Amino acid sequence: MKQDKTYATGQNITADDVATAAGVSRWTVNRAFQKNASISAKSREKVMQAALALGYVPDMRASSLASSRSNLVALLVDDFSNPHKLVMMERLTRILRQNGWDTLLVNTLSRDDTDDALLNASQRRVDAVILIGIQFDDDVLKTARGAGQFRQLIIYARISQHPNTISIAVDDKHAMTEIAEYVLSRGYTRPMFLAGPLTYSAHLIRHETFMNFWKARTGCTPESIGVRAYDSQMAYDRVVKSLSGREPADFPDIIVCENDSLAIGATDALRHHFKLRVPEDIAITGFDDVPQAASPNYNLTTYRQPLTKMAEYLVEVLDNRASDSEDRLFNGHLVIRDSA
Amino acid sequence: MKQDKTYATGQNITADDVATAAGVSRWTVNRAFQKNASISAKSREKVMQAALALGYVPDMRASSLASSRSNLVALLVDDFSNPHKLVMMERLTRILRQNGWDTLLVNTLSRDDTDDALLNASQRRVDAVILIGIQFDDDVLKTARGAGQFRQLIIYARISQHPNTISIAVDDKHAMTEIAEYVLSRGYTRPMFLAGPLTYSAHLIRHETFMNFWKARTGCTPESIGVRAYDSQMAYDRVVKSLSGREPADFPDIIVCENDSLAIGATDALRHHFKLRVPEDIAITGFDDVPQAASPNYNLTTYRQPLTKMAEYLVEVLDNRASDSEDRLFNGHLVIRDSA
DNA sequence: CGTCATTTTGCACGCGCGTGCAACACATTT
DNA sequence: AAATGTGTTGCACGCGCGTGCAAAATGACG
Repeated sequence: MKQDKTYATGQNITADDVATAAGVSRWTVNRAFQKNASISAKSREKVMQAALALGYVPDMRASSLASSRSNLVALLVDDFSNPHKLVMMERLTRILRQNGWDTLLVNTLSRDDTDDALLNASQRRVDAVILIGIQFDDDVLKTARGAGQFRQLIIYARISQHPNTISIAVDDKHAMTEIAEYVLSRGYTRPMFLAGPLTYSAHLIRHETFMNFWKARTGCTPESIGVRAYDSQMAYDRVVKSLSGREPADFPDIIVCENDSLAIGATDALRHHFKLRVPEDIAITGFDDVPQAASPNYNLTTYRQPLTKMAEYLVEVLDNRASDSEDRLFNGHLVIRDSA
Repeated sequence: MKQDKTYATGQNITADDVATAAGVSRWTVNRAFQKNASISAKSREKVMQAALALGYVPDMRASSLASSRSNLVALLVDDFSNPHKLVMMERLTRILRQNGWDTLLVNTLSRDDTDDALLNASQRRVDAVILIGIQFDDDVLKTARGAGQFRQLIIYARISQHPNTISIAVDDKHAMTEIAEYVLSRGYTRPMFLAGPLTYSAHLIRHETFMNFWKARTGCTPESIGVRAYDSQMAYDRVVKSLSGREPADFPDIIVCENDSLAIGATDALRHHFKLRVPEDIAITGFDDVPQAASPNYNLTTYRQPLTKMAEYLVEVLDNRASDSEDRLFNGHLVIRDSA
C-alpha cells in the first residue's frame, strides 16, 4: 500500500506561481499573507483562493532572511530528568505558538555543551534564546561564540546576575517565606532542609531564605543537607544516609525540599526505607507542584509557579511590549495537601 | 549592572566580511564551513581564524534557502501529560543534534490543531515531520494543508496505516506477548486489562494481543476496561469504579496496563482507595519504563522500548541511509521488578 | 624546465521574500 | 470638472549563501 518514497508533490510553489494564477503581482501575493499589509479585501481573497488551490505555503526562511526577524526562539534545556521541565515546556510552547512564535528545542547535553548549543541557535538566527536549565552559568554565557547573533537572552524560571539578560522567574524569597510561615504555623519544630545543587548563587535563595527565616523566628538553625542534582533517586539515597543510625528523637519532624523531585525521593525514603509515615511521623514540603504531587500517593504540599503568567510575560518581552527589560519576579501560591 | 537592552553586537557579520579579513573570496569562506568541500587546509585555517576574530556564524536560513535542505525536523507532540514523552523527547533531540539535525518543537494543542501544526512545519521548510502523539490519525494527515512541503513524514513510537509515511516503533505484538507469557508463567489466573484510548486500530494491538494470547492459552477471556486518555488520574478513577462493590473473590489477581501512566494510577487506586497491597493482593504490569517505574514506591514490572536504537534508525532514515522506506519495528525487553 | 593531471579558487546566477518608494486608482471635496 | 486625499499596487534592490563551471594554482613526472 505504501508506494511513494517521498511525501513531496513535485517542486516548490512560490509566490510567483500564485501571482500568475491570481492575476496579480508577486508582491500582492506576499502582502496577502502579511498581518497589517496594505491590501484590499478583494485581492487578498483572490490570492488566498489561488494559494489554496496550488497548495502554496509562504517560506519563512526567505521572509526571515529578508526581514531579519525569524519569529523563532531557541529553548535550551539541560535537565530532562525533572518532570517539571515537561510542564514548563508544554506551557511555553503552547503560549509561544498561540502568539506566533516557533520553538527550536535544543537539548544541552552537558555544561560544556552550552557553548555549542548557543552556536546552534545562532546559526538559525533565532530572535531570542530562552534558557531553562540549571547548568547555565554566567561564565558560559560570557564566552559563548555566536552570542552576538540573537537579540535577547532570557533566563526562565531562574535568576541570573549576567548583564544583557532578562530573568523571568518566581520570587523565590517570597515563595519560600510563605512555605516557612506555613511550616512554622503548623507547629513543626525540627525542620530539615533538603537542597539541590548549590553551585550558583541563584540556587541558594530558597535555601538561604528558609534558614534565615527559621533562625530569625525561632532562634534555631535548621539542619540542612544537599544533593548534586534534582533527582529523586539521589534524594532518596541522601535521606537514607542522613537519617540512618539516628535516634528517633533526633529525626526531623518535617523535611522542607527545594523542589518536588527531591520531595518525592525523600517521601519514598521515609516510607520504604524507614517504614515511617508521611506526614504522621515526618512531614514533607516540595516546590513546583508537578503532576505527581497531586497523586493520592504523595499528596504533596508544595508551591505552584504561575507558569502561564510567566509565559505570557515572556511573549511581551519578545514582542518588545514589556515596559522595560528588567528582571521580573512573579508570585505563585502555596498548594496545601496532606504531606504537611 | 544590567545596561544594554539588547544582546546584539551591532550589525551582522557576513561571509563577505570574513573574506576580506582573510584575504580570500566569499566562496572560500563558505566552503570552509562546509563538510566535504574542496578547500585546502591552509585557507580553511585562515578563514576560521578570521571568522573567530570577527565572531562570524554562518546563516542557516540562507544556506537552507540556497540548498533547499534545512537540516531541521519538526517534532509534533500532542500529549505532554505522559512523562514518557519527556524521555522520548530527550532521547530524540539528543541523538538528532549529535547527528547535525535541529528540532522544531510543535505543541499540537488539540486534534483539530494538527493541521495548523503541520502548516507551521511547512513554513519552516523542515526536512521531515516526526509525529509522537496519539491524536494524529490518518484522516488528519490526508487533508493537511502544506503537507506537500516536507519530504518525509515519520510516525514515531506508533504504527500508521497511512501511505507515504514511515513508522518507527516498538513491536507491540511481540512485546505484549512477552508480558503475557510472563504473567502466565507467574501463575496469575484472573488478569484484567487496562487499556488507553481505543480510537485507532494502531492502539488496539497491545490490547488485542493480550486478549488473544490469554484466550488461546487458557480458554478464558480476560476482563478489560479502558480510559479516554493515558492519564494516571483517569486510571485511578476507572479502577475504583470498576472494582467498587465487588466481592474479593471477583477481584483480578493482576492488572495488565497498556502503559506506565495507567499502571501508576491503578497502583495508587489499589493502595489508597482499596487499601490493598501490590503485588501481594493484586499485581500490576506497565509499559514504557518511565523513570518513576523504577522508584521504590512503584517498582513496576514493565517493558522498555529501545529508544536509542529507534532514534538512531530515525537518523538513518533522515539521511536516506535506510535500506528502504518501510516501517521498522524494534524489540525492547521486559523489565522485571516487584509489582508482578 | 615543460607537460599534464589534480586540486583549489573565483564567479554569475539563483533561492523566495521584504522594504521603501513611486505610480496608480478611486472616492471625496470645492 | 478640477483638485485633493486616501488606499492600493508594482517594482528595483537586497538579504546571505549554494551550485556548477571555468580559470588559476599546485604537484607529479619525464
